[in-house]
Amino acid sequence: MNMQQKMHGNNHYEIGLDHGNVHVFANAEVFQSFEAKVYEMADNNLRIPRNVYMSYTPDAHVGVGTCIGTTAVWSMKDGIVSPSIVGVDIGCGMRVHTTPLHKRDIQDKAVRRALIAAIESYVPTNERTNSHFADIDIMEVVKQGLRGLPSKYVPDNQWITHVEESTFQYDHTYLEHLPPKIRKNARGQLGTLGSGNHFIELQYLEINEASAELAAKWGLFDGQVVIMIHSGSRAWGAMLGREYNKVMKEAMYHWGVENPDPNLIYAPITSKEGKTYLNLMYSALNFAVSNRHMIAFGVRQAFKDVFGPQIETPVLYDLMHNYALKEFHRNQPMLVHRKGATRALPPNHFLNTPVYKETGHPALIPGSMGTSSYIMVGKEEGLKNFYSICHGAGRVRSRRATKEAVTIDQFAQSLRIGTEEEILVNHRSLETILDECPQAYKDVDQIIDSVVGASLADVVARCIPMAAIKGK
DNA sequence: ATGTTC
Repeated sequence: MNMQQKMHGNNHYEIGLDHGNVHVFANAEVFQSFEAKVYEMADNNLRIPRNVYMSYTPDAHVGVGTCIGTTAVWSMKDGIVSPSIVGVDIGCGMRVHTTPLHKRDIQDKAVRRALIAAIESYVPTNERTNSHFADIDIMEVVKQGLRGLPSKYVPDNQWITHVEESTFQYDHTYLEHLPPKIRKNARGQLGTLGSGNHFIELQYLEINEASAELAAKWGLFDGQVVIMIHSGSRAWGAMLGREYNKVMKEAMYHWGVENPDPNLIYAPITSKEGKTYLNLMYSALNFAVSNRHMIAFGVRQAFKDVFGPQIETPVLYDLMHNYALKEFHRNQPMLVHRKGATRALPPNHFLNTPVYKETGHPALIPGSMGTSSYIMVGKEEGLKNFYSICHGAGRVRSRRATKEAVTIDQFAQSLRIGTEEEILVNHRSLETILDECPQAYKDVDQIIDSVVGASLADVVARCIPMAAIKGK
């Protein structure tokens, strides 16, 4: 394959491939670690007609059809929508709640263990345990997002205003196309964590002087305990995505569309299949944001149980990293696919949610287990990448390869088990979550360095884990 | 990612 490398500025490469160009944002070390396969995948994606822009953030790695870490843009007028460039966990994303606590308040392991137990009593982490919120009508949630929740589950208006999107509006008649088993399998799952890389973490913040002013505006302080949540649309999004991959694949066959990768699925936005997928994708985005909301509701109850009913744990922000959003760029509406990429809008950008219009919104970036996560803010220069930054550390090893290469002892050591700085985990044995160990991921500090060096975003706070809750 | 393998 033809590969021509051009440098645009610090940490910004443009790679010319056979069927178009892919932009790469990475420092020299991360850039050199990219395997040939990610460029093969980019080239297959660039065969899709009328692509306006395609890029990789530094956490990019091989995925199904399209790399995780991809931003891909088409015009709404003549563009395409791709379920495989959205990814399997539609609406997967991040949420952070703040607390008034300082890290010393939960340094005592007994306190942290009590918190973990309390959280698990409200948020099921066992894969097949139903949520405690049986009175919530799932159909109202997928139709209206947060506005479909009973008001007793909305503690205050901030839980609606401090999110990337509270309600995606779409044509609900498309829900009639869905196979009934999707409703059946998603029932009882609202407010449950899921497995894989999903987590709830208790972290404390490290804020340096340069970002202290903005951090204070957001209500953040050095040493503060925060709650970070990573989850998605559970069975609703997964089954819907799978179903429409299948439907669209058949349509591609009928249209005679050819692509070397059979897992790369796409259709014109204006086609029946494209319209159907987009409308149903919105239902999954509504499910996902509501799912994180209800997980947070449970965690809030747990904090009240442990620290008393007066404790306040307001939401900082909730945003997604697997979706296709209609956004206005270059004087026209575009469909921006982000598959494992996070929007980071700069101060005063019109796409910001109103409460963060002036400062830009918090961009929430998880690390791997046992390493730091980050709260960032976008910069003007992010325009060159359609305001996309990384979504985390990014895998370097498959789940299977990780289990072969890393021992339980090595994992335990990276969680500093047995020391004062131990990260407490809700698993008796680390064996079941070994594939989530930090050795399975790139070094998140290198990823953040890449993004900052490329002037896409700045660090506002570093979040250091104290306790982690994972699915079982 | 996923009631995981149509």
